[in-house]
Amino acid sequence: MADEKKLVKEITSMDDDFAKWYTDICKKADLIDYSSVKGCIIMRPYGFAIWENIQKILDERFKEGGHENVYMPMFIPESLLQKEKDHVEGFAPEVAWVTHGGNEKLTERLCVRPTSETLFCEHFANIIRSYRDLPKLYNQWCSVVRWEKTTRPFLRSREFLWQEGHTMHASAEEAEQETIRQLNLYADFFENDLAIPVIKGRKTESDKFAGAVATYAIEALMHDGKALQAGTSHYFGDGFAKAFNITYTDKDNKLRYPHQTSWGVSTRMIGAIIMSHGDNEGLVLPPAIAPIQVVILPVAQHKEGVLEKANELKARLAKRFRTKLDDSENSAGWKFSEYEMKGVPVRLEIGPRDIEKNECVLVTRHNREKTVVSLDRLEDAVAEKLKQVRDGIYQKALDNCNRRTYRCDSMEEIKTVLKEKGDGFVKALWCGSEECEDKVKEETGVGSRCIPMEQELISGRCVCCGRPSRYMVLWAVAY
RNA sequence: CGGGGUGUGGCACAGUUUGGUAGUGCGCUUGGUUCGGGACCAAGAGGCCGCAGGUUCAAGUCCUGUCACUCCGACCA
Repeated sequence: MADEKKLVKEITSMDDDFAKWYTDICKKADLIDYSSVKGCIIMRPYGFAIWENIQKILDERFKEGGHENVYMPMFIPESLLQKEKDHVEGFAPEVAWVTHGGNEKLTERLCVRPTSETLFCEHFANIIRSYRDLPKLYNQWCSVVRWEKTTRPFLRSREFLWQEGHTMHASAEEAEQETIRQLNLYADFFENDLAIPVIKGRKTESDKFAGAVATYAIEALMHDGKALQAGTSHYFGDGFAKAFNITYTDKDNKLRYPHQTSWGVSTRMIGAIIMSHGDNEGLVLPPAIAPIQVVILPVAQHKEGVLEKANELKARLAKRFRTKLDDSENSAGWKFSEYEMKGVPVRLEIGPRDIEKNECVLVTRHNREKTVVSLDRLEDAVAEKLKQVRDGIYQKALDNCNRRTYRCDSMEEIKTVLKEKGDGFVKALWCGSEECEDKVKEETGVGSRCIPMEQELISGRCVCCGRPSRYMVLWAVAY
């Protein structure tokens, strides 16, 4: 640290205070601003552009899978919300209510949607009649409101943007397949596009979605060793269908209940990106969703021919990449730091010396590696560099995850390992009882994140009670 | 919801103990010199001190309330 000059003084070092570092990045990289309502953030153009890019990719993939977009109202009458017992109980503590229209008190208060299962169900009951109406594969992009007690930008805000898929199927098998299909879609998106390794798994009974038969999730490990639930996919069975009286006539002329799923990812993903890839210089964005993929920084731009050349390169690159040319009066050094803070994956430096040699300098954000490339093959070189950034940050995140994943056989071991090596994923066996699940959390501080799809330690004894184990569970401190 | 911390030009903060003309640095504007890792000089502009009450001749400062941000817990995507 001694001989390394700290370039970005404004950002708190992640080693000193990870939480402060996180909020510094959110503000300093121009992602958000705070509003005057607690927990409601303003997404600024740069932050919102990340969401738009995420949205675009996912929306295409949903549609490839046969899903259609719809839009449901944002208000849910109290009576409708209450139709499914577990569901209300799960969400009641955090719903916001509308009680007045103008000066008139409403006869029935309206809930601002915390999620839209009930609305979709009410609608499905109206439109599903026959097996020919199935499956229904719907998705909506919207915001939802959950009145959280403590809030953090992207990770937990009171209003947040997300997509919620809601599907209805003739058979349980088909619905279960859909649940897993969408979970896999999320996992692929995280790994390939966001460059974040994830663990796919099923939630324990106590942790599953209110009203679901089974909840699946992808869990990612952040840089500080805490886990983040990054996406969920639920299988509902026919529980909601029964509660909302959704039926269809099957081929054999029998009346049946359809089977249902829902799945969602939210702007929380942006939090995951920040905490997976960011460093002390600022944000590091995966190329797939970076609002600016290449930033062109002219050096000595007052000298003849530099800006002309920079503009020419911009015109060329803009055909293949999201490109920005910064020809502002700020010094080159200032610009270097600025775009590092904003996490732009590839920087292109072009100055008089380069122009003379028909070259430019490409710098990759995650490792600051500089490469001199010929302008003749610029487009390909940039494409290669973007690929290197994606692979580089994925490997970094994977290394962090592996380094922080521990196998433990006893409660004592969990405590010691976490103390000695820091927070992370703990793989330990569990008997399946809620009592043991609670006890592990109480004594060691780590809660169950999921039962991974890939079970590695099959047989053995529960880390808590010593009885024969049923599952290998992934435990961690969570966001 | 419990416990701590913080609200003062755009940003970071000092000033609050002991009430008495609102400050510093950065940024911003204009002009000039610079330009390959956050340049420099000069002259300017910009603040009902989070909000609402109260005490006082006088409140950024004291009192009451309230809102927001932030950190640590419990709950949650």
